[in-house]
Amino acid sequence: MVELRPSQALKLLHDLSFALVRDGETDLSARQITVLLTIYLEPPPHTVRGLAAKLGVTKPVITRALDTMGRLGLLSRRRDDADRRNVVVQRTVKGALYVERLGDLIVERAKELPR
Amino acid sequence: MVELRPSQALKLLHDLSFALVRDGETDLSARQITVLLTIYLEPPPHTVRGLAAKLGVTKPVITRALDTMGRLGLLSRRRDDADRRNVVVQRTVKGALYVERLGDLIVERAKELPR
DNA sequence: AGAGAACAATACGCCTCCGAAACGATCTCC
DNA sequence: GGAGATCGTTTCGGAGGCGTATTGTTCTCT
Repeated sequence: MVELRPSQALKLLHDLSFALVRDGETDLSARQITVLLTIYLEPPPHTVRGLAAKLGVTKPVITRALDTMGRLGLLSRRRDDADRRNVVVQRTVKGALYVERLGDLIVERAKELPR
Repeated sequence: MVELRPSQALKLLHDLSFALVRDGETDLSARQITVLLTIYLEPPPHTVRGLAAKLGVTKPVITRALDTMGRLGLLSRRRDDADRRNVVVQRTVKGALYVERLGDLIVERAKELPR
């Protein structure tokens, strides 16, 4: 439970998106960020099918998101040996660092919010 | 000053982007959200030139963002009568409601975060 | 073993966005 | 009044995302 007023919430969102745009190296969409955070916050394993169902989008959306973020090194894919139809999404060091940095960014911005 | 742990911050971002993706009606990019919140949170007047400089992007990016969000009714444009080269961005009722709803969404999600 | 289901990836046509450059309108200043 | 600066928009070629439909591979079940 975190107490937050609407004006603080909006300023926080503004500051965050502003920081992402300014230092804009990665340029991830809302969908991609959701996929990334789901993978790094929720317990594995994560499959394409499961992610698609969880987010309420089609499978190609997940495949493409994994393509893009895989290219950026934020995650990787591996065939499931138990059932070789499945693809298991794996975390990477680079992805973990990116997510960590993102969390710190929000914490910092939250600290500087007016009372 | 709002206290927030990194894990809480990440869960908040996850829940927010998840909600935006699930109810995905508008589908605004990070840049568009930044423009929208700048207009609604910072004191007017807002010009294309000023917004571009503030966000560190080129002017066409602002023009296109205003096109898209104008089409959605989230804001409107008006020629500046004092200097007719300038375009002044104006807030709309629909835009104000959208921003307000966004703030409430974050506050709600923040409330439900684990201690 | 063979038919059908399940899974991820790909093909296709469409749409939006991007940065750089060019453009038209308007103002400034001598 | 006229040259040059300033402002927002448009154009151009290119890149990437979207949803639907299809494909190739692998598993399941009798």
